[in-house]
Amino acid sequence: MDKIRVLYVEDEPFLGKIVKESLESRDYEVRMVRDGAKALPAYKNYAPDICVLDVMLPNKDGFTIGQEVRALDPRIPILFLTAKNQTQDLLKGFESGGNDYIKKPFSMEELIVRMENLLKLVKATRQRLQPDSKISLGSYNFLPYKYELHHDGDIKRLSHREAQLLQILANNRNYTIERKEILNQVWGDDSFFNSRNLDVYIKKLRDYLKNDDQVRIITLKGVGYHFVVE
Amino acid sequence: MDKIRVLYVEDEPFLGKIVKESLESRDYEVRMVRDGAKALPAYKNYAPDICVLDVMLPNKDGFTIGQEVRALDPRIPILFLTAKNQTQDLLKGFESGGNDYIKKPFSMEELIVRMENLLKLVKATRQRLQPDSKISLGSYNFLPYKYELHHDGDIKRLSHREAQLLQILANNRNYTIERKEILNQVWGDDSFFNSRNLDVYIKKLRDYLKNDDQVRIITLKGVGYHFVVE
DNA sequence: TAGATTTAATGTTAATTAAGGTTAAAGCGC
DNA sequence: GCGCTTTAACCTTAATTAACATTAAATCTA
Repeated sequence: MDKIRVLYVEDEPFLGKIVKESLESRDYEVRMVRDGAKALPAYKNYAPDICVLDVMLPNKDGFTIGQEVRALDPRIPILFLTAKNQTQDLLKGFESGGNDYIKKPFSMEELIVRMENLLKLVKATRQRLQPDSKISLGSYNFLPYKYELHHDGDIKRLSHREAQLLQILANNRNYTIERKEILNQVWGDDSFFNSRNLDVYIKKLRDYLKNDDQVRIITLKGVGYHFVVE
Repeated sequence: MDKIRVLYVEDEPFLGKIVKESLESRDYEVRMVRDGAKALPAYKNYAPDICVLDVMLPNKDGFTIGQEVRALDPRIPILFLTAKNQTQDLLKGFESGGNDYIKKPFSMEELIVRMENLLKLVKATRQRLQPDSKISLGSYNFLPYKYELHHDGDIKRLSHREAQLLQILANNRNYTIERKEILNQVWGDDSFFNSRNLDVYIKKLRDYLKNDDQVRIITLKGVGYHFVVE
């Protein structure tokens, strides 16, 4: 079985590092995000099994993130990390339906117990991307879970970023995708540097996909891309 | 705004008639198909905004149709109508990514709510270019989804703006199109600068189209253009 | 009212700016 | 050190802006 994927949103670097490493040492896979505004893109992109959200965050608080995530997925477990002085009332509202909270400071043991409790509830029914899912792109086949691009007996192993980007393009094939949208999903924001980064990865994918001209990434200058698959 | 187009696949004539008429009375446009085997051709031909698929169907079941449709279009909302005794497990797999299901019997209100929920997810970006659509302009062929203009074996790749403009002209061929109308559609407003911009792009299109004088962009000074295709 | 003249609208071409493409080198994390 | 990602520098192309030319409708004038 694959590792459990944890999306961990935490702005305190020191605490964050400790928790992340502790979880990883217990065989969780952890994606940590520091900025509230980057949580949702990271969620969409990372498709975690559980979210662990600090409540006090820059730009967007944990509860808001929790609501947004819940709107996207009615079942995913969400664990809030709250400061001691948080009012009970507020917390109550978040204590059910796949949510839980835990007060800071907490021990790693507490955290693990709560997480496992929440995960138990959904473990039976939850399923991630079908481990045999396959996206057909013209004469190419993309296996997102394996990060592989197959063509004519040939297997190209994609890096994480490459696979992420291709997944987004594939999910939106034959639709217009805004540049901003991609940048937010893959890099968490649409700053200038990330923007150049996207160019680099588009170029790589175009190279990988160049053997079938039924499959093309068309640039809509000033707008985004159009991944045409006939 | 145009009506929402619903592809409705249902083999029970009585239920089908009621649902179709109810939807139509609520201002949806409905194409109903009775045979599972005819669903996919109808999909391709009708280009609906949403699919409502009964699961139990002659010749091809709704889930299979759903998968085939999903393979063609990663975003279109699909709503399955399932019998009461359908197993939960099976349904779960279809509960995400633009899909939903609803158990029979259902009320029209339920149906509408579910449909609107699904549609909300994609509404912002609803326009999809139909792959394989082709507009014949005299001896030219315009393939909007590929941004290509074909003539006599020759392929001219159009930029986004060029394609946008040509699409508008083509959609209104042999009718008068107001300048203001074009400016608003392509540039979002009809300021002076954009106006000169339009001139530039008209000139480009005229150049591209100059090999067939059955195809002409005629200026109606002070009004707009007339795209004549004989 | 024909013909000249003005004027506003559009055409044409070129220059400028901005977006994105390409390539290579520098960081970074196992 | 290796593979991936990011940063950087430079190149190409598309979109916009600008300058000037042309055209046709509107107005003027004899």
